[in-house]
Amino acid sequence: MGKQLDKTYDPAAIEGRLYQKWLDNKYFHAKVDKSKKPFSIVMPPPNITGKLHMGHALDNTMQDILVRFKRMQGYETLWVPGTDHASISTEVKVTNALKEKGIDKHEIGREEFLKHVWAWKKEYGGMITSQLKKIGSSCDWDRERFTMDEGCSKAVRQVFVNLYNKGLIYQGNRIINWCPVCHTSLSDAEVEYEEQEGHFWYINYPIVGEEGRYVMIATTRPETLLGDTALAVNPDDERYRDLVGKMVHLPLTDRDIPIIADSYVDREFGTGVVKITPAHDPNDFEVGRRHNLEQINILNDDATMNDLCGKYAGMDRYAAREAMVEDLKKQGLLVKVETIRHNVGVHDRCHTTVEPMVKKQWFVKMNDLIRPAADAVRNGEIRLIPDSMKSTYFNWTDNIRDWCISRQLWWGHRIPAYTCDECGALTVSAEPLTKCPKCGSTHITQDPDTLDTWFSSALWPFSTLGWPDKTPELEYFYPTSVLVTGYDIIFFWVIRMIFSGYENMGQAPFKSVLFHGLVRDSKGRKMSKSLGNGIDPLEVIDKYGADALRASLISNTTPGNDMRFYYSRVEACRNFANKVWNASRFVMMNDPDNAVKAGDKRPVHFTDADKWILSRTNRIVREVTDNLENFDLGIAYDKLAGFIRDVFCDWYIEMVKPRLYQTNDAQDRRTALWTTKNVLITLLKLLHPFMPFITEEIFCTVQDAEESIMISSWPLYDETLSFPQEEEDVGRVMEAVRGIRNARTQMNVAPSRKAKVYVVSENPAVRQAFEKSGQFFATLAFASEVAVQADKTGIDDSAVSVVIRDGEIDMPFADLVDIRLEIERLKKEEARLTGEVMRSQKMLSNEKFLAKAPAAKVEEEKSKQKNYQDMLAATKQRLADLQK
RNA sequence: GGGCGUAUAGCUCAGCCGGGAGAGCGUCUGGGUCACAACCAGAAGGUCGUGGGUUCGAGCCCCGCUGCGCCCACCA
Repeated sequence: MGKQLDKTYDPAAIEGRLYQKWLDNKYFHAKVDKSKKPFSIVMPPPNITGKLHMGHALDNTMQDILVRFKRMQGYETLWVPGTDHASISTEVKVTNALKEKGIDKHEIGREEFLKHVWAWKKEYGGMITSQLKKIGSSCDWDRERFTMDEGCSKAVRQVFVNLYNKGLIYQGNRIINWCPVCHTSLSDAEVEYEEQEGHFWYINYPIVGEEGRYVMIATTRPETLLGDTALAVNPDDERYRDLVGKMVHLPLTDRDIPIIADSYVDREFGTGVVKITPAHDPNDFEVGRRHNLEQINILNDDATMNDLCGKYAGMDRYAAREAMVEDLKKQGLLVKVETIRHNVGVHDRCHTTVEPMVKKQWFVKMNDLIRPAADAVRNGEIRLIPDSMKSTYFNWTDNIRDWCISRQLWWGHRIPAYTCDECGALTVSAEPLTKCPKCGSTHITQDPDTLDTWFSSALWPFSTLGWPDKTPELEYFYPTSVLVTGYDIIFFWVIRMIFSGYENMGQAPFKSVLFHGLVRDSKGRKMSKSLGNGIDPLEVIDKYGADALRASLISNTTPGNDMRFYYSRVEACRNFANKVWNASRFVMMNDPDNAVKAGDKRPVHFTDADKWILSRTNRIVREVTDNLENFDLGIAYDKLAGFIRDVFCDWYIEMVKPRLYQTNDAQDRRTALWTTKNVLITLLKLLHPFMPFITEEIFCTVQDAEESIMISSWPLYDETLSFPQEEEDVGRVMEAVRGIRNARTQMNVAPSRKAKVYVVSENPAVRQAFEKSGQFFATLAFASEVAVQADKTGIDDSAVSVVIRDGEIDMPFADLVDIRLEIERLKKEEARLTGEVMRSQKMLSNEKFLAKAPAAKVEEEKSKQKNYQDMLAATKQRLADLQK
C-alpha cells in the first residue's frame, strides 16, 4: 500500500515540514557551476524596522515563482536574501523606543546609541526574513546579507572613494530640506507634501528715503523675514520698474535691503514682489546666488530662532511667527491676513514640517552617471515590465539633480572622509585612517555624517556577490537576471542601482525589472498602521495556507498595477488547492499500490479521451512556459488553474471514471491510469512555482517517493503528444454533452434519472466522433445508453442535435422545451450566425486580409465559415419545422 | 503647472500580434453524486466611460472630452 492523502487539504500540517525538508537537502543553495546557466535574483532587502506585510508577500511570491521555475528548468539559481539597515527609519524607531524608557539619544551619545541600535537589529532584524520562509521563499539563506555587514560596508566605502577620486562626489553649501525633529537633511524624495491651512501675511516694507512709501509683499512664513536680504520684482513689471535698485528697510531689524529684478518672480502671483530669503527657501537660494546676496541663517537645528534674531532668539519658529506678526501689527506694517490652503513639505517618516536650510552636504554629481542608465533602458539593454514604466523612468533621468548623500544621522555608513585637525587636509579613504597622509598628524576627525540609506542599497546587486573583491560568485551570477520590486521605489532605488551597476561593474545590474503595484485593502485604500487596515500575511497563511495566499496575490493581476486584497479571493484559491488535492486523491485511490508510474513506458492504445487530454496538457505546458518566460505570472497562473479545474478535473476525470471503476479491461485500465497520472504529474510541476507546498506533498505521496518536485525537471512541449484530430473530436462530444445538460436543466430532468440518449446527425464526422469517443459520453450526459444514428427520427438534424428518451416516453429534445422559448432562442441564434457568416464572408473576400494574414489564420477562418454556414442552415431548418 | 496610469458583468479585475466579450466572487435554478459540499451541473447579467478618426474589421491603434488614481514640481 502506498501513502494516503487525507480527505481535505490541511496546509498547516505540511508546510513547516516541507520547508524544513528543502532546507535540510540544501535545495535553495546555489553553487558556481559553469556547466549550468546561471539565474540570479537579489531580493529587495526589507527594512529591519518592519515585519512582513502584504507588499513583501507579493514581492517575494513573484520572485519565488521565477526562481522555482528556472530551477526546474535546470538553471543554477541563486536568490540572495537580506535586510536593509534603513538608516533614518531605524534611527527614528530606536530613538522613540529609548525615549519611552526615559533614555535620551543625545545624552547617551553616539557610541552608546549605536550599541542600542545593534542590539535592536539583533533582536528584530531577522524577523522579516524568517517570516519570508513561511510563504515558501526558496532563497539561499547561506548567503543572507545585511547592508551594514562587513562586506557591504567595504563596498560602500570603496564606491565613495572611487566616485570622489573621479570628482563625482563633492561637498557644497546647498539649500537642503532639514527635519528639525530628526536633525538631519532629507533628500527631495524623502519630503512629502501635505495640503494644510495657512495664511498669507501682507507686509509693508518702508522704502528708504521716501517717507510714507511702502512696498507690500505677501508671505506664508513671516518669521523668515529676519533672513531677508532683498526684495525682488519681475524686470518686466511696469508697476515696480522705478523701484529696482532702491533700498527698503527690513521691518523689526536695523537692516536695509535692496530691491532687485529677477525673472523668477511671477507678476500675477501675490503682490508681484517677493521677499528673498536665500538661506531658507530653495528658489530664493538660487536668486541669491544669481545676485550675490548674503545668506543669513536665522534658525537653529531644532527650528528655534538663533542668536541673530534679537528678541526672538530661542523662540520656536511658530512662536516667533506669532510674536513677529503681533509686532508688525503694532508698527502698522501688517496690511492684511488671508487664509489659504497650500502645500507644505513634511518629512515622510515623522511628518514634521521641513525647514529649508543652507548646510554643507555631500553630493553626487549626476549628469554623467545617469547617461548610461538612461541609455540602457532606451536601447533595451534593460527591460522594464510593464513597458509604460519607461516613461516614468525617463521623466526622472531627464530631470536629474545632484544627489545629496549625507545625512546627519548616527545609524548608517559613516562617510569615509577625514579632516586633519592640524593641517586641515581632507582625505577620503576606504580604509580607516589613523593619521593625516599629508602632515602625518594623528589628530584627525572623521566626518560625523552618515550616508543616505539608498547609497548602500544602490550597490546591492554586486556588493552581495562580494564586490569589490573579484569573487567567483560575482563573475558567475552578475549581472543578475531580474529585479522584482514595487514601482514606488523606482527613483529611490532602481535607477540608482542601474547607474551604480554601470559605474562600478561596467554592466547593468539586471536584465529585466518586473514591477508590481501596491496591495491595497478591499476598499482600495493603502494598507497602513494609522488606518489599522493592514492584513497580516501570517494570519492569512495560518488560516488558508501559504499556497492560497500566494495564488491569491498572483491571480488576475498584471504587472505594475495596484491590486486589492480580498479574503474571498484567498478562499477561492484555497478551494482550488483542495481541488488539486482531491483530484490527486482520486488518482491514488484507483492505484493504491502505485502499480502504474508516471515514468512508465507509454501505452499503445490510447482512447480519444486520452489523446485529447494529453494533447491539451501538452499545449498548456507550452503556454504556461511562454507566459512565465515573459513574466506574465498572472496569466500563467489563471490559465493553468483554469485548465486544471475545468479541463482536467471537470471533464477528463469524469470521462475516465468508468474505465477505472470497471476492471474488465485491464489493459485499458492501465492506459487510463497512465494517462491520468502523467497528466497529473505534469500539471503539478507546472503548478509548483505558484503553489510549492501542496504540489510537493502530492508529488511525493502519489509517487510514493521522497524526491522533491523542486528539483524535478520542468515539462517540455512534446511533438509526439500533439493530437489535433482527437482534440477536435472530443471537443464535439463535449459540445453535445453541454447541450444535453442544458436541456435537462431546462426540462427539470434530474441527473439521477438515467435516460437513453440518441445522438442524431447527418454529419458523418459528428457520428464518427461519437462512435469513436462516445464511451464516456453516457456518463457525462447522465445517460444509461447512447445511440448514434444518421436518420432523423422525426426531429431536427443539426450538428449537435440529440434526442433524449426518458423513461417510457420518447421525448424529442425540441418537444421538451417550451416551443415559444425555443423559437426565441433559435431566432437569436439565427441572427448571431447570420452575422458570423457575413463577417466571415467579408473577411474571406477581402484581398488585403488574404494577402496579409498568415495562412493558418485564413484556413481557420475558412473552416469557421463552413461551420457557421452549416449551423445556420440547421438552425433555419429547425425554426421552420417548429414554426409549422 | 508637468508627467504617467486607468475607465470592461452587481463587486474586484484579466483580456497577448486589431479578427469569436473572459475569470473569481456574488445572484438565480437543479442536484446527498462512488476525488472533492472547501462539491457538481446549468443559467441570468456587459452600448467595453464618452465623442470623433484610421481600418474590410477596434475593448485593443490615433485625436478630443469627462471621471478616478498616482508620481514629479512647489507660487513667495
